[in-house]
Amino acid sequence: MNGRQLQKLGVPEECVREAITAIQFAISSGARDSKQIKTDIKQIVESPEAYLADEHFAKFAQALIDERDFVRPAPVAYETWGRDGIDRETHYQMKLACSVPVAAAGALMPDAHVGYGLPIGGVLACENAVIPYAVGVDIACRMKLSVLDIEPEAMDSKFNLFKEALEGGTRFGVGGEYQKPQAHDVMDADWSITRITREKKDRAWKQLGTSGSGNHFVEFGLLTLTERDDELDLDAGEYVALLSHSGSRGAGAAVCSTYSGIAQAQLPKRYEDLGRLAWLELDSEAGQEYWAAMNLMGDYAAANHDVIHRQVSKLLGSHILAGVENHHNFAWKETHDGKEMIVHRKGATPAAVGELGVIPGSMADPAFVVRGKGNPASLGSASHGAGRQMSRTKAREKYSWKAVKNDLEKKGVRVLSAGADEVPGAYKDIRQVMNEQADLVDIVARFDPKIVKMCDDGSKAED
DNA sequence: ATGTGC
Repeated sequence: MNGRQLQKLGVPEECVREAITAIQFAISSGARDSKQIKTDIKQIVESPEAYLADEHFAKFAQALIDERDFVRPAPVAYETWGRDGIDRETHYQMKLACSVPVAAAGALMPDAHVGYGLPIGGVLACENAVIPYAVGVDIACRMKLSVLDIEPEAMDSKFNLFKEALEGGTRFGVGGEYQKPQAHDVMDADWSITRITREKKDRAWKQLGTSGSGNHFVEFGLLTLTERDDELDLDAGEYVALLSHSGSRGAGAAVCSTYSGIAQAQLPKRYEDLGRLAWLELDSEAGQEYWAAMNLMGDYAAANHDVIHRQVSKLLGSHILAGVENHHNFAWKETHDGKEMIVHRKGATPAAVGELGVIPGSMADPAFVVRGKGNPASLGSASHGAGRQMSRTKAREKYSWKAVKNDLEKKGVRVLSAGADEVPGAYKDIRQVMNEQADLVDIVARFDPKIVKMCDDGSKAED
């Protein structure tokens, strides 16, 4: 009897495997006749309790009872920051994420919007499980800010030098890579920990020191501290800083899709609507592999920024005085409420007590260096930016890039290249977002973008 | 956000 025939008799899809095993056992041991088995199955489906002690059908009967009595757990509650700015679809998606059976706690940051699986701006803690799409496609997408030993006035008086440093020290775009790979210790790490990292190593090496497309950028700006910060060892004042936003490029995306694919294939039938929220038990083989690969992608993305800052600051002929960096697409083992959990932050900045991070606005608006307050309700997290208020498609329709570029120049922001979908108007107001998360982070310094480089989508104004 | 396959 095949699976379809069994389902016709009322066997739920989830129990077909147990049914087949039991039937084979019962027939081969001579206890049942293959002609009568249909009647037997019907009876077991009708009253499985009567078969709990049956030599052949006990396991099948138990599976039927488990399936009949299954109740999906209620979603875990989550707190939301900046409630007014977050749409219904985002909440729907967050609730679904919080109903994953391994979910233990969650929070929604004020820049949250719909993403694959978990919303971007979503924080999700799981017990002994990791969800590749709750980390995100761009594993270890992150920020790095370096304070440089050069006078702020030089951004105007030596504009061409800054421009050439950005143009020469960066590379953008999907598939963007260097012909001659850059040197970095991260390429001495063991990339054979998983098949996918082994296969992607050479490509990753060529992509070391590159930025992707979309919202990735490398920019110079003016960093302002209103008071001295001992940890950064910077006095109050104005500094030139280099700020970059990039991640783990093609290698990270391949790790995400590989392990989310494995997780989705293992998803129990009754959870199939969870799709990209598919999880891996951390102590399973695939879970261990993902965890190792994710951490390697973390080191790789950090190295990626290192190379960018090394190249750009060298071309500029300046040195790095201080720095701040943080992942905002990653998962960590942390203890919350006395329990060890896997905390996924997808488009969310870690903000434990005293922890430094960078939260960018848009190319026309400031980024902020922040220090975490360790708010337990956000699982020690904050937003990773201002958040989109307009889709990329809508932004391209609504804004003329030429007009935006002129407007930006009036505000003192020079854009070397960017896409029309990244116009500042497509983003929420970062100052409001910072106000909404005043209980999550303190502001340490403000960074105003001055010379911006992003991926060119071809719609750039030529004049 | 990325890169491949259609």
